[in-house]
Amino acid sequence: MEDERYFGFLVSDVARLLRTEFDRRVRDFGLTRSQWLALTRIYRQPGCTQSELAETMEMEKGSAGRLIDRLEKSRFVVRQPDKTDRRVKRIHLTPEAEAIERTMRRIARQTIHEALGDLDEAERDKAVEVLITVKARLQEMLQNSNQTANAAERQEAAQ
Amino acid sequence: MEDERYFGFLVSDVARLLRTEFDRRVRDFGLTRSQWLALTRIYRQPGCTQSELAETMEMEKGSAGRLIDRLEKSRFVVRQPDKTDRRVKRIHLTPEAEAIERTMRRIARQTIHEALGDLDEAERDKAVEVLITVKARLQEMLQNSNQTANAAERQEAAQ
DNA sequence: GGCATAAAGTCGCCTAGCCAACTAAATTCG
DNA sequence: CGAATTTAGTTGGCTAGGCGACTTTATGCC
Repeated sequence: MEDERYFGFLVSDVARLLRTEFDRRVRDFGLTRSQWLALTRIYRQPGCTQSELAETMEMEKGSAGRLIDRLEKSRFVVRQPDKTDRRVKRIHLTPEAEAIERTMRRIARQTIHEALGDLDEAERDKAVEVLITVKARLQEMLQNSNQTANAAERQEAAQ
Repeated sequence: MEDERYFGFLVSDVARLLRTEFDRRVRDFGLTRSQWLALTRIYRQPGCTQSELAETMEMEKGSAGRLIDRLEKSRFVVRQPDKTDRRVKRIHLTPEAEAIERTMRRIARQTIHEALGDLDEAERDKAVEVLITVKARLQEMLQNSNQTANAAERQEAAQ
């Protein structure tokens, strides 16, 4: 049981350390890890909408919007209005961003590579399996708590 | 190689989802996950200094200071001046905080328990092993980049 | 003893992210 | 068709955390 809690601590610690180390390495390029993650997603899905980006990054629309604000201010990204739906804005990388994206990818690969060190490949794959499972369960749990929240809201609205 | 990057993504995702789900569950108690983590540390090390807390939580002094600000404002914690060293402030839990700490611990255990689900115990332990190894390596890497930063600073100062 | 250096906290500024409230546009349905 | 609902995006308020500059106090060394 104690080990279960320990698992939670560990995941948080590793994630934070990874982010900090990566941030340090790419600071000179004027990009943070989150921004770079967004760029890779836009790279793979050019012209996506903000909501689509929020969806694939599994974050709130608001957070995604502000991330795009910063990327746009640094001229890595442009918002283009959709032709048929006047609500949506489509996101495209600038040429500079595409070049930098490749560099970031290399640094990320290198950072993780060093962090994993001489770890046995089979062991790593086992851990990845576990993380995938846990992630799926957490997504389910969050969806449930959203649903119950929405249900409660509807309940209220009906009164 | 692609899998290595995947590992990084996964750890970040799981950490974020875990934090979000836990935050939702404890919101009614007026505590966030970080605040609760701080409380458990202070519980285990009553009267610790802010720097010690920052150290054990592996974060910057500034971040720890502000965390304590919020905890103090919510009356979960008090700062007491040290008798011999007028620079240091020692942190103590209030009685309310001690009671709440136990509740939070139960919720954390339950959250992780659900997130891990029917995961095989041996598998989980394997993953924990891997995470411990990676965490240690990352700590080493960060220490190195701090040292090189400090060295560069000293170099500059010497000129 | 006196001065340089180190340590403890604080503060300002930044990114990231959640949540909730809001506007505007599109869609659905009676 | 028109009202109700849903969807896209924005904004404000919050916590969390990094980084760097700064003040105050201790400590170490000549």
